[in-house]
Amino acid sequence: MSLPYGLLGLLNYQDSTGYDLAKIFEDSLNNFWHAQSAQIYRELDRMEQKGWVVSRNIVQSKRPNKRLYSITDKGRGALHQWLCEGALEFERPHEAFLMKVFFGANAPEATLKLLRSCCDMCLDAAAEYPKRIQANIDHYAAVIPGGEKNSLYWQMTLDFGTIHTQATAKWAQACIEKLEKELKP
Amino acid sequence: MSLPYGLLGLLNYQDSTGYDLAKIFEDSLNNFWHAQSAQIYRELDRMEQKGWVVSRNIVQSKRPNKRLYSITDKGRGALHQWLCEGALEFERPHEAFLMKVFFGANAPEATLKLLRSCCDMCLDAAAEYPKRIQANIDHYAAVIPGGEKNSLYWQMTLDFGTIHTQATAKWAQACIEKLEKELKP
DNA sequence: GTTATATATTATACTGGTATTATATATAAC
DNA sequence: GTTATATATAATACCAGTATAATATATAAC
Repeated sequence: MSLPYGLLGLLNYQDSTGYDLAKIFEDSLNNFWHAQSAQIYRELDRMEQKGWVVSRNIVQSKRPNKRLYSITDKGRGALHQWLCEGALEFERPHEAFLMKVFFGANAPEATLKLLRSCCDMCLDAAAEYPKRIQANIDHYAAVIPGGEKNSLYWQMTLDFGTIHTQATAKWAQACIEKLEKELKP
Repeated sequence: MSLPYGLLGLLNYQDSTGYDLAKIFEDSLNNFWHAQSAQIYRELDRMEQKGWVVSRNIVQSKRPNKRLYSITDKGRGALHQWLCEGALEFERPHEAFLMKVFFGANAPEATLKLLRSCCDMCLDAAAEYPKRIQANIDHYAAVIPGGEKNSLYWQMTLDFGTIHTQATAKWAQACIEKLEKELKP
């Protein structure tokens, strides 16, 4: 379970509300770990019960009141331990579209269409995402206290996404060629 | 939800018990979609309620009795519709280790270690997995009725895993070099 | 002789992710 | 003037995935 550590990591940059965290997540971690705002609020509750964060209510006049969370020493300890401990384990891939490819022999034309659309989407994404995400990295590097020294690491996660998207496009292209050869000989 | 379609796809090859399906899953689909046997039995129940499959009890003397499932016409229809319909959607990546990389500035040495271990594991996997999986593909292509015409598609899913594992190794290597440059100047 | 593995299914309980909705107000866009 | 968007949080309910264990027997390995 990485969500609480993601939240700890963000709170370690600066105090934030659940709303703030949901927005930052959307701009950054979301590229490799999705979290709904409802999930974030639920998790913040749990983290406060564990003593990893504390919160205080902030009364506002022109906006709804908000609850500002701060990381505690205990939370910083948990974050550091998580970062330093434990063997690397990969998530099992869960690729719904590979399930369709696997059974593609039942519908070769549909599979070809699927692969073409996969290729197109990946090429688009590989051209667009990095720009947008790079902009986010530069933004947060400037905005967050001590942000500059993080951008090297943020960049790595961006690169990961980019090369995998490119690899998928290349793979789909190769599959398309093989399939086309099979289908009209 | 791809699990029921995965099961339909396998039952479309041949009648099977939940136990059979769990084993075949382990050897094949498992590379991109994991399913526990408990989940498979639960799903088969639901599919029978929907009329996608029918089952009959087979009494055995030297083994526990078993329940053999067969796909119905309705099930074949559902499989075909799933294969042909719908826009391509990628799963959101869920990479716990990228979460650690993202917050790596808090523990640069640990991150370096993580990346090294990532690189090693991927190189090992890229060397070993394809052999084992290729053996499975050849096995099932021979064993399953009409298996030969499927192996092209099965191969594609194997290739997908292989190129992504290689891409990850290459990425990790590049990250390691950047980090080493940063850490001992 | 004992242990591990293979066969075959089922039950239970938990947790994380998702979907949806409700509330309330200020500002910007049309 | 109305609609959409941004701010800010919370409640509810469902479903899928995970962990674990129970049951029962046959064979292979040590």
